[in-house]
Amino acid sequence: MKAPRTQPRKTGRPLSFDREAALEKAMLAFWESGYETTSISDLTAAMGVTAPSIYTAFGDKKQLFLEAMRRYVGDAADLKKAFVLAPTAKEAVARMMEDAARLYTGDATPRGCLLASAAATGSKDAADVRDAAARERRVIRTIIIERIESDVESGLLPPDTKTSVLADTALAITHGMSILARDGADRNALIAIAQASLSGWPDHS
Amino acid sequence: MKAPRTQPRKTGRPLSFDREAALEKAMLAFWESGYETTSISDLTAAMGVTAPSIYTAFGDKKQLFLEAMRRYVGDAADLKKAFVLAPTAKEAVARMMEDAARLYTGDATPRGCLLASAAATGSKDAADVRDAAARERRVIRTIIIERIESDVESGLLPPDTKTSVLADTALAITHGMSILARDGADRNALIAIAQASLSGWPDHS
DNA sequence: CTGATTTCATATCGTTCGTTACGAAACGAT
DNA sequence: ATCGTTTCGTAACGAACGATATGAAATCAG
Repeated sequence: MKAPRTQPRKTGRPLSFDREAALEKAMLAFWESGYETTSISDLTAAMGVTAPSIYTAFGDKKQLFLEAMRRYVGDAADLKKAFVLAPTAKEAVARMMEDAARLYTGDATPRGCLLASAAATGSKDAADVRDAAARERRVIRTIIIERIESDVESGLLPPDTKTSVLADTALAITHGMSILARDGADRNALIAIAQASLSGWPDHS
Repeated sequence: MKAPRTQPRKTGRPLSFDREAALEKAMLAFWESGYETTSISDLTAAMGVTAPSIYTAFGDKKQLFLEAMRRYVGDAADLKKAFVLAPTAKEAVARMMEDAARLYTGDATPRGCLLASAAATGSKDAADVRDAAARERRVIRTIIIERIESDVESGLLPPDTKTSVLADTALAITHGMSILARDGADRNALIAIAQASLSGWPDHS
């Protein structure tokens, strides 16, 4: 498990392929078929790159997946900012769910959520990869909880608000939408679910 | 892919192991690690049965999983009956969710839902197994929708009730609870989510 | 132009995968 | 007791897995 090369070297033969584009294709392959159930052979076909080139550019399969997952989730600071800037916690969650509904039903991407499906299960050999995915999910959960707590402190939400229950319900809906999307639910159905699930929120207006 | 033997033969050497007990162990193994990511070697270890015996008793890996899945979901008629006998659709869904919360956090079983995780993703070779799991999920969905429609027709729910949205929201919550259970959420947290998600339901009382 | 460095394409490596031949062993039937 | 039938344990099958060894090709520094 050698360290992959993230920034280009000054000397030596240059990469013959677009590293970012190849990573994007790898992400889509993992998104479609999962971590363990996407083979190196699948990846070489999807990325248009030979196996040794994958290993020199990304390390090994595990590191490639982790990098693809980081690319999928994006920067957590962006999500954090969106939650802080939203007028209310409820509206922030609503936007997150609607973004998810769109993401899970995109025409150019696999259905559902990479974070919810690609490493949801697997062998013991891949336990660390599942843990990494769980860690990403936990980061999102923390961002949601903190925004809800903020609304409680500022009086936008009642003092007896069950912050973790509210956040976990939003997470459950979002993760559940991933499975429904894989089962064929269309975008409007997912958005309707998101809206319906928010009707139970305490409202400050 | 020979046909497995479901009922014992009158003649020939008898099975040296308990077929039902072995199937139970196989179910637990698939539940824990997923369909494709549970190897025959894993299954022989879990079931205490050699590979050739698995093949003579169950057919092949695919048939073994399908049989294990049928054992996991149980008889759809039982779920149907529970939904019909419940006083309201809302109460039926509440009980389903609380049963799920208990099932997903059992001490003697893996966390989460076999139906939601074991065949949620995978290679193209296993597409038919995922379809079979999706079919089981669809059966549950139909049962929920039919009970909601029944309440609308009998006046227990308002005529403009969005039956499919209500059902899909319940399914999303239940499936989402599976992922949260895998991430370590405890039983009370899941039950709280179930109850919170039902607060948005139109109530007839 | 030479040498150091890095990636290239080709051809594998050893391991594990799902699955099955094979002959011996254990049963019911006659 | 013998036969037909079925499962047994042992051993191994071809295929696919993740990952590399190898030497030629391509770049930069001097």
